[in-house]
Amino acid sequence: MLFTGTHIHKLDRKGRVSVPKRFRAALDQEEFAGIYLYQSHKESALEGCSHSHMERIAASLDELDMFSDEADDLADTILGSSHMLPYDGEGRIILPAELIEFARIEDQVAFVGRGRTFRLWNPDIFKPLQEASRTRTLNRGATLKLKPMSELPKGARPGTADEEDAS
Amino acid sequence: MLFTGTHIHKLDRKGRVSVPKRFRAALDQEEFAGIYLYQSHKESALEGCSHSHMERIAASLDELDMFSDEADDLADTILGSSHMLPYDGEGRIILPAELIEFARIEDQVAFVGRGRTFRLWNPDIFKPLQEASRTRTLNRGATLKLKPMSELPKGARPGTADEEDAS
DNA sequence: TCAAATCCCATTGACCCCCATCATTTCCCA
DNA sequence: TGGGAAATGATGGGGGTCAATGGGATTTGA
Repeated sequence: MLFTGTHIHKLDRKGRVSVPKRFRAALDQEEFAGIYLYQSHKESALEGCSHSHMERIAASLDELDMFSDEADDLADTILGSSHMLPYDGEGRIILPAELIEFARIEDQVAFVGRGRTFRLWNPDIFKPLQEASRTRTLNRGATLKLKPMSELPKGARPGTADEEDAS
Repeated sequence: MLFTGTHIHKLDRKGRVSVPKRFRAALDQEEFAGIYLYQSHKESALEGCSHSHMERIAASLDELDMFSDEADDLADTILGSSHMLPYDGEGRIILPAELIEFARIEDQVAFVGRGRTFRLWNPDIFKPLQEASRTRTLNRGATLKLKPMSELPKGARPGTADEEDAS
């Protein structure tokens, strides 16, 4: 359950696009056969995630004070603007016109893995941004502090695939 | 069981409106075939929820001091003004005139998902408010701290669909 | 008895199922 | 190791189905 890599697919005349096989494989345990998309806050892109990730967002919002302004805003922005998109028989989704317009997508869609989530871009917009972000990372000499293997959920570690996650 | 997305439907001359298929699907386990609506105390909107969620609200009110002003007010506001609205054969409800007037609804109704609950709006009123929400969220740099997967109800996690929820 | 609610059926257009084709990759074996 | 066959994923498109809608007919209840 990990989204990796960049996959460019075609948007057809009916507004359909194939979800990359690798991404569908990452989701094959989900009860809902499809993906969720919503408009990114910061980028001209679409945020993508699984049903269970969306459940997690809803559960987290539930915990904020029911009447807090911040929870309200997040609910409107994420839950209210999200689209639940089931696959067709061939593993495609229909990209709603609203989202195509927001992300300025034309005839191609880039699926970009971000671990637990992913993003959809117009490839022509994403490419220069990716270059820029690579350059910044190199200049900064950024390093990532890895979590110890023992803190990962079982099933994410080799040789633990069939065990129950007791965490 | 998750309400997501914004669905705009027509209010017909008989005061009927179709409940979005996705919302009905989220409720198909409920004993009561319909929805509950009550006036929002913050917004010019209607709060919507399932029968079991209404039970949950009633149970929460029970826990407040029975004679406190707050419990009184909440009971009047929510339980006193709530409407139990059954579907007709086509999955529509009749919007009571009182609620139409309160939410200043005209010929269209926006069903806006908020996770465990949803809201009904006049789309012309909701749209600019949602834009404002998005802007505030961006400015605030708001990030949502996600609950750990292990604290979610079973059934909301992949691979647990058939298990009993022991929580 | 009248008004409102419910039932029933018709229409329509978007979506989904199905199949056919094409492009890659994988596999197998010489 | 190269070539060819088979499997699989991506793409294109036709047509049937169903959700959303509109309105008439029947029932209910005050």
